[in-house]
Amino acid sequence: MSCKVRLASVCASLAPDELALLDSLAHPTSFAPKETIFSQGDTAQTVYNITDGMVRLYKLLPDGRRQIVGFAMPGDFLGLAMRDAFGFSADAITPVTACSFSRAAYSALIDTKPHLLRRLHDYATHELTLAQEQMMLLGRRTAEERIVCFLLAMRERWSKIGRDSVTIELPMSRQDMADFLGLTIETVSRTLTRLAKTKTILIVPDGVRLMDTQRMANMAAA
Amino acid sequence: MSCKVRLASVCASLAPDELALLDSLAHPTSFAPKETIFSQGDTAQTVYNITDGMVRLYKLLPDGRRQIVGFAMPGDFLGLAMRDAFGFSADAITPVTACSFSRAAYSALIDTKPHLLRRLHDYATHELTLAQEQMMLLGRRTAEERIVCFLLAMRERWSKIGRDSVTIELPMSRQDMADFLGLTIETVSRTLTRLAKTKTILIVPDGVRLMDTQRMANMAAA
DNA sequence: GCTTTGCATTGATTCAGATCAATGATGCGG
DNA sequence: CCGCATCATTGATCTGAATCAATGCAAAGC
Repeated sequence: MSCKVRLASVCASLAPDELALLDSLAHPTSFAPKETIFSQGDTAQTVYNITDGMVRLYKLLPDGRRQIVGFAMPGDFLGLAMRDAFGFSADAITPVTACSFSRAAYSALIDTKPHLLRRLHDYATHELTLAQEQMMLLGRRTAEERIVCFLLAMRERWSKIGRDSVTIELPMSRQDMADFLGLTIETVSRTLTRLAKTKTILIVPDGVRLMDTQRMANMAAA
Repeated sequence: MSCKVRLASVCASLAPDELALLDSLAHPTSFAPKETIFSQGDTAQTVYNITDGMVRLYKLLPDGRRQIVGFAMPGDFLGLAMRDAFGFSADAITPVTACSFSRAAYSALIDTKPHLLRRLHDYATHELTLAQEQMMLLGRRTAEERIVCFLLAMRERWSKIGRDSVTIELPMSRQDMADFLGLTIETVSRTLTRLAKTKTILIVPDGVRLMDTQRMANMAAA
């Protein structure tokens, strides 16, 4: 199994024999853009570790309102946050490759490898911290602050997996950003345009270049 | 140690010898209303299991905006969602009693008791699911839906710890509700008044009585 | 008993962001 | 290269909730 993110993900702390064991259980899988990986309410038979591409995780209300609860990137796990059924839907934004594990095998493995469970617990705990940050953003921040925080957070995440750059790839659509930030597509577009007009960012195809990270950091703090 | 919530909390699944071990590590602690339990950024030396009362967990922005990320009730754990420093502040709303554990002892214990770690992991995962529900609420729901969802969720939580009733205790202030729901105190007050005028709820001292749970469930779903 | 203090409620007005409505880009299939 | 589809941008208008501003109301202190 070739895994580009082994050093950054849960796997990083595993011993060689544990890695080999994990390898033997993993099924390489791939998904085309817009392909559904799983849907809210599905029985959770599989756990995924994303190795390449980007995935949107979202919840829907019966009337069609959508909230994106996260974007999964290389190194991220899907399928932890549920016992029997998935609490959200997931689909590929870009072409995605992942290691998939049967839930039964995954469950049996963590029962015998406390070390791995500890890593997964730390990972879940980190996800919870991010979720609380997102509550602060959705409940109390202005549209401009949301956009700026989002861009800085995306830079942080790319950098964690070894793609540090002032040019931030944003493979998701404006609608996806809006549904993640609790805004409309028009507000996202207008706010990005305004940030570009003030030379804070430069809008490029499929992303933005951060031109004034100092100002952005100030906006995110206050 | 007397613990009113032993059957509902993480402790419920422990063997007698494990419980005894936990008992030997626990320090009973109590806090007066408005007393700070810990603050965002503090070094996390202690883990708490709430046994009675209610705690607000919140994050502050430098300019004073506040987001309550959760209310902790009997059976809830505090201090999981961080590695070294607390990511949020906590203070008592009512008089609170808790079992406190030193972080070192807690950490050592879970390293030797995979069974306990598994329970804590399931707990963290449940918290994450609640956090995602809250993102949907904060990002996409109207003020009225937020209030209705909040009341139904509080009923659910009271019922889980054996206090099932259509009269919901709400020990927190209107400001606390507002800061949890991403609203202002005025909007919370007006919305509750409107729900009372339509005979959906009845406002009583320190709580509300649910008069039309069917209508409320419809509001929360759509 | 009266005043203070700290919520909670209610009303009037404002405003950030939503909604409604075109108009541009970009890219793909034939 | 053209026609169509999808997505993004921009402008005009509207509105739900915020803000501003009293007023109510009950417990605490004197």
